[in-house]
Amino acid sequence: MRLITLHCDYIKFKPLKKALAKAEDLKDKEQKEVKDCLVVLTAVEQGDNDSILKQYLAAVKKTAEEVKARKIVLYPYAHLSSMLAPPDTALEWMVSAQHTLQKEGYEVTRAPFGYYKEFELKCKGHPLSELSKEFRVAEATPNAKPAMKPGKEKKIILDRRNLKPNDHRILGEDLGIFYLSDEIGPGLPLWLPNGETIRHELIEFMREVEEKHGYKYVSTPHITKGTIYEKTGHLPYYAESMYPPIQIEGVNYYLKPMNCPHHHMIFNKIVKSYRDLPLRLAEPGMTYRQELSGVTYGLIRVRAFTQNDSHIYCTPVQLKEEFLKVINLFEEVYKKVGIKDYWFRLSLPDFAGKPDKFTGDPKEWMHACDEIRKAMSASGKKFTEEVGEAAFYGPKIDVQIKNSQGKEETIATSQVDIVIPKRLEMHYIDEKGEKQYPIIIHRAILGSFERFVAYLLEQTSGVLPVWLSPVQVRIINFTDRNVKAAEKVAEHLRKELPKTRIDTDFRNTTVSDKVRDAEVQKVPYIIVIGDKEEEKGTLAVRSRGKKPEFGIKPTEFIKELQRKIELRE
RNA sequence: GCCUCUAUAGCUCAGUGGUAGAGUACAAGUUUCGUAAACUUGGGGUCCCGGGUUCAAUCCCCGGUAGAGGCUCCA
Repeated sequence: MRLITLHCDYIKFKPLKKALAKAEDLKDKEQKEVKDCLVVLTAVEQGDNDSILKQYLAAVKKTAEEVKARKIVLYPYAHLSSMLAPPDTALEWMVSAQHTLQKEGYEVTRAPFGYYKEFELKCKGHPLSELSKEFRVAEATPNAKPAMKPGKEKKIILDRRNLKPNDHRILGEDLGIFYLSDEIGPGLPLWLPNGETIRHELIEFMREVEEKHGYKYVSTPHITKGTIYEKTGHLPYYAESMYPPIQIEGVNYYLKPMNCPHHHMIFNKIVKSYRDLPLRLAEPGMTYRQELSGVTYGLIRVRAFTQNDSHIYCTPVQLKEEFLKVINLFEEVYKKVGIKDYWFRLSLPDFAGKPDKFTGDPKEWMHACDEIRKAMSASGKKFTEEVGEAAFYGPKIDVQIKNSQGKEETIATSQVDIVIPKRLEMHYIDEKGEKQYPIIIHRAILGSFERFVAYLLEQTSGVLPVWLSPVQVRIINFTDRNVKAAEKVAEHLRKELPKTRIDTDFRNTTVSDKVRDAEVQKVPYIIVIGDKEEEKGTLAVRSRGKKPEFGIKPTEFIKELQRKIELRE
């Protein structure tokens, strides 16, 4: 749909003869005049739908309000488009628009449809008096897929034949971590209760650690106007992996494929001076990327994922130290969560081979690359170098890991950005009172929680540290005689350890069977209550994968468990 | 997105041109056992979806969807 709005002192028009066989019948063919009105020249186009009509009406109303016009003249004007809708449809639309606007309290005149008309108007000529707009239906997908019949949810087949036993897709299924539903869509994982427990523990853990290291937590919306991505320069690089925009009142909004611009706007709001730096903003931010359908894969490549994201804004002098702190943070965190096999990769630009991929001043690139290299040497960590793997806005360190099939992949990243601050006019005032651009470190220690949990499962085969285990203690009765005593033990432990995840298995089956189940589920502590325990008031505790220990005093067990969970051992 | 392979019970899988089975899980009953699988019985399937061939399709053919491996891309 296309339109031109003209704020006029008057318009006069008179139908002369039919231009279309299907022109509407008219009783009154006299000249009409409307004074002080908003004339809306309109062309309805092929494929226009309700959403387009809504946008059209919203735009007309907005303009009418802005110019304070109470009278509106809807004037069909076919010459605006070469892809006109069929006349029947177009007329229907014009009438519908007229009724809607009348209901809203406007005095609406509709010029006859399908006639050659003589007309005369006087446009007021102020800045808002002439506007044009165009509304388009989102591009129809060329190979549109036939709609599935509604019915039973189609299950997603996990073909285990080619997968290793520690593949996170198998563990994810067996341990109740996540689920991919065809009804929800490929690459859109649903976290099951056990998985969400792990994810939540990781988020909490990161927040604790990061706040300890001076990060400030923020929270930002999932959509944003597209203009910001034009400014940052992301659009040309990212358009393909971004979801198509949602149009609201004629403005394009995108699901965010990264959290950066949101954080940068917070920087612009709160940073004034070099004294405010470094500023470290952090957020477990959910992002959306339209990955190719052939590449989505378990929790490792998905279309909606939560980044353990942070942006560190600093001065060029602070860069090396801040970067070093990030590198050290990787080690601190990975040790706690149980990731052992990983290494660093310094990803550099390739100005000779792919100059188009990297933007900005080569001198600043060199400075950034040098500072990172120095930071890496200072850290004492081993790293490889890869030319051409840098981001478009700066060099980066990637944390590399091998998946269950031995293939190298990136789990996390820390990127230096020397380009975006200029594009978004981010600055601070330095010691000399001069405006300076900050350097940004984009870093995600855990990468995304989705991918991280996947690799965590693969590296540990599901044997997680106690603090991350979805079920930490399972209490089993030895015979039916012991159910009540076992319940009491559960109650007691829950009271003493309110944040601990304790469950019970009182099924009518053998102890071995229930122990086996708990072992398969990788429960760290299995407590069996039988006649002996009931009599002595002790616990039979079986630590994951070990032989049971008998005669443990509850107080001892509680103390030990509390320590392990608090210290995240 | 492209190439190859795959889709049968909640899960893991057999099987057949004449509409289906096992193990496990689930439910009921029996059993009351000292640390990785007790016994019996039962319910449970539009054999992924749409079309074609055929007297007849879960099986053969075509198309779609989803998954796996690879390419490419990424956290």
